[in-house]
Amino acid sequence: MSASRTKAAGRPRSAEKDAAILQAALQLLATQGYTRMSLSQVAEVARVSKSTIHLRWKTKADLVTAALAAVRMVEAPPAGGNTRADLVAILDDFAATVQRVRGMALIGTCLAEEAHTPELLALLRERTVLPRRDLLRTVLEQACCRGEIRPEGDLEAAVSALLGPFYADYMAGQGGRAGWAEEAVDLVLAGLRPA
Amino acid sequence: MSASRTKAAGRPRSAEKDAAILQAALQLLATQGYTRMSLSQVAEVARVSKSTIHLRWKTKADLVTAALAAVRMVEAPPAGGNTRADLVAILDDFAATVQRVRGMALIGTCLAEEAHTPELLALLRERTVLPRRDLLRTVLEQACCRGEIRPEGDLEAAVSALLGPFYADYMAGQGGRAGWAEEAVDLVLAGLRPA
Amino acid sequence: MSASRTKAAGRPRSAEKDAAILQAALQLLATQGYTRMSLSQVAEVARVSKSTIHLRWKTKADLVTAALAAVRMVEAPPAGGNTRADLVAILDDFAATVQRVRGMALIGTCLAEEAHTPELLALLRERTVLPRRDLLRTVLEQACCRGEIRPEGDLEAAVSALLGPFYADYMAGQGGRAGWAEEAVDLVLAGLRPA
Amino acid sequence: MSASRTKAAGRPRSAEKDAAILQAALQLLATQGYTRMSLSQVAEVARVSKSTIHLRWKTKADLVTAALAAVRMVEAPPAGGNTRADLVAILDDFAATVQRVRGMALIGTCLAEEAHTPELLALLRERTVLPRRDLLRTVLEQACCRGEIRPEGDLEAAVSALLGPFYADYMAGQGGRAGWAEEAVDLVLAGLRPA
DNA sequence: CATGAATGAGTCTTCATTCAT
DNA sequence: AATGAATGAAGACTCATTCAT
Repeated sequence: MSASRTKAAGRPRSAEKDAAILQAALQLLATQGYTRMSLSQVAEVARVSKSTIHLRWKTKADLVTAALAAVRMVEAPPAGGNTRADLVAILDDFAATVQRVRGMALIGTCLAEEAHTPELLALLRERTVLPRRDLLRTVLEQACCRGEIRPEGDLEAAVSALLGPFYADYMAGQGGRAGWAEEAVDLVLAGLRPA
Repeated sequence: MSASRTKAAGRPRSAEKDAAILQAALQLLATQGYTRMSLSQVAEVARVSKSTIHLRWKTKADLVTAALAAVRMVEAPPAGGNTRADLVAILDDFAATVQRVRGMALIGTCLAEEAHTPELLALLRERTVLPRRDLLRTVLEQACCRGEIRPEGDLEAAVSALLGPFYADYMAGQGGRAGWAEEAVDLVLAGLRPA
Repeated sequence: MSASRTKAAGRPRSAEKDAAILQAALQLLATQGYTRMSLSQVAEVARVSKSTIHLRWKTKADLVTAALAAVRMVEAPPAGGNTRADLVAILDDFAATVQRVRGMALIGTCLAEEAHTPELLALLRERTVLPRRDLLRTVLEQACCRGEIRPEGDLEAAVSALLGPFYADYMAGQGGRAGWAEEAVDLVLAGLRPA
Repeated sequence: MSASRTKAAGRPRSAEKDAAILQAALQLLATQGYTRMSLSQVAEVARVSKSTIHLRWKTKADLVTAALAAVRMVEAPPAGGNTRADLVAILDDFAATVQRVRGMALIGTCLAEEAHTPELLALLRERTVLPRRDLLRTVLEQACCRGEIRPEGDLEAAVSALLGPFYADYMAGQGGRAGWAEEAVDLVLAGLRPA
């Protein structure tokens, strides 16, 4: 009885190909959008045959879903106990990540496909949006405990006020406006300052 | 040059068809997205033949561009001189419009196609985003004049702080959160309250 | 108002292409069978693009159905009033037709597809099998009236006895056995001879 | 030649798998037809991997051929010495067998593939059609010896007259017409009654 | 031996676009 | 002007077969 008791029969599936396919899919999803992205392109970019993709994921939607599910939140910026600095760090990291992975195009695809393939937006939320919001909320809760801000009924509005300007700026064509994070944080902290 | 003659020869193009096509295109753009929307669908919805579309716009991109260009901001909510109420009215109208025309899907399509057809996002900005921001900025400037808020270098950040929560909420899956407009306005006004 | 009141707008559909496609489909159906036959082949044989086929028939099954529906019974051999000669003539014509159009392969395809696409066998029956049986039954009924054969409850069994040997011979590998028609007719007439 | 050694080296091939594969192939051949039947399906039904099939038969055609070759005539109904009863018994058994194994679909497949893979029809003939005809012919010969029917040149026509109505009925959509066997036998015996 | 991975060819179908009427 | 026919390119997906474990 070797250690490989559960070893699967036959040739094992190549982990490199798994990764290459998912990465290619994610990249093409951001650059082409869901509908325009073709499995041929994915196969070509991943240096793999189309059938190899179909062997792993039954349909295009399955593949894209898997690619989005594989997206992992980058590790949270370390919290230092300084409310303002911590919030700014999280927001800056957010902006940097979005830019790095062509995030707005990816978001756009998920929004555009919401009626047709709602899983996409759902996954994006679960994997990237909500975890980031959790980080921000945690910092705010601590600030609350320390009496730095007024205890509000819930902090959702504050979180949206922190992240929102990023989207609004992008829509206005002012994508990477310098100092946006600081301004957003200052506005929220000022608005919530204890009486 | 006969092209400059006041009256074109032959049968004039039907204006009704122009409108029907553009409207159908816009609707399908929102419900299907750019790539998924087909000219056959547009033709069917507009009760027109595919060739009639091509007669007016050379390519699919041209048609979609024209459809977006035809989008007009709905009339602004009347300003009443009460800063808080005016801002809330504008934001509520914004949210209502987005919901009515499946705006987030339309925005998603334009974001998704940004790399391929940047005109789409540019037009959306010009026709809908910037006009709305102008309304908000005007109200803020008046409030500034009346000394209700601190004069900032520019008010862009404030405008983004007003609109942003809408986007952030949508991304978080809290699309129509009640009272979002009031909360955003109050936060901004509190943050900008004169010392 | 011209005579062409109901003239369809636009370019008229080419009747030659209609015919070429249907004929190609029928030929390939007989030589390749339903599943093996591809629309590419049909397009190639008919000297037409694949899309031209899809313009007329939505799916492969639709095309094949139309092709089978277009099969027309060859005109009946003239009845001369001589029962034996008339029956033999019909059977000989039957055998000749089957051979000419690779009928057994066509029949085979319809039988093989019965579970999947029952319309095929149904059409084959309606267009070729049943009309031929009607001819035979009519001749038998006249013979009955003239007292040449015993009046049976119904003549279906007799008709099957006339046609059956053809199929049985084919299955035995004795496809075109000479004199099969005469033998079958003689057997039936002898079996039904009035007491 | 080591190939002629009584015992092959290495693990022997599983006989159960052989049987399971052939049976699955035969079943799917009848239900799906040759072209539609896929090796994946066979593998799945036989609870075996695709490669295990290819290990035994090089191609799909080989497998199907082997499956048909494995078909054995079920044992003949016991002959009791009564010509009419014996013939009817054979025909009834024939009809029952065809129905049990979806025989007409199988026959259809072999007919449809005749141009492409003539071995199929050849095997079907050799294994099922001709043995059955032999049974019938033997009974007829004995009847001949006993003087119950006229001695004909050969009895092939009579055999086809016995089996034929079954096929003809099926083609007419009267598949299992009650009493067909008796009627066919009576007709033939009447037609061949000694003068 | 037996298995699962990997692949290239091929399937039906859809689409944006150009032609003929 | 307006329509419907015609088409080439491309898309997702399936399959028989060969390879590596």
